[in-house]
Amino acid sequence: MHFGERIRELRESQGLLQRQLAASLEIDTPMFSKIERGERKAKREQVELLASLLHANLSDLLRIWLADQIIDLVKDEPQASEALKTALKEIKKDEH
Amino acid sequence: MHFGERIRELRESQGLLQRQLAASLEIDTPMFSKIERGERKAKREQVELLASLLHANLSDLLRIWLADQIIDLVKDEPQASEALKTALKEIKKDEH
DNA sequence: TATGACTTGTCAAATTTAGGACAATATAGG
DNA sequence: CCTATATTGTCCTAAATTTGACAAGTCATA
Repeated sequence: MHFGERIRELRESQGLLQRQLAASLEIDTPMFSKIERGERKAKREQVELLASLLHANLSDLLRIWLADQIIDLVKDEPQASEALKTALKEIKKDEH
Repeated sequence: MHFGERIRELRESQGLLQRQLAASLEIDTPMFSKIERGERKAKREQVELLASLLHANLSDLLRIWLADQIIDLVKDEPQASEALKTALKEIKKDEH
């Protein structure tokens, strides 16, 4: 489940058009279409706006959105999984 | 264990000076110092060079180096851990 | 075939950031 | 002290990335 897919689900389940949400985000429909298809990344502030417009849980959307960024960062690396595990351990260490 | 720390360990265990490695990487010592202290990120090609110069395992260095990038990406996000887990699941899915 | 919804491709502007140079400062050994 | 090593701080700019606008396309359906 990528961020864009989730947005599309929410949008369609609420009978909204890309054009309407695009207007709320002050971008054009092609751009919105690209965000839904994962061709472009949404900005953090757009995630916040979308959560609000779609009555969705912000933390949850942010988690998916951030995961997309991470995947984008490591996607071409053979060590991707291992690096993620390493990073996770470090993060957890810091949380204590 | 951050990338820079690991480099420093390797460098000192081999009795090398920052100045020497910096010259091999064609950067100045302040820059090298910053990389060791994690104030600057090394480039991928520098990681490769360092692995070679320090007779270290490249995959292992890349893993640590990539983990640093990931941490840098998520460090300010409350959802960091959860996003990492989500990303990890996605990556593993792709690997099948 | 006309319309509305969405997609695709390309371009340029704008912003960010990486990466490095350099000067000044600290620190430790001889 | 001197000297060599390493650190710190500031500035610069080349390059990469991001972001958005637009034109033109597809597709479904009335």
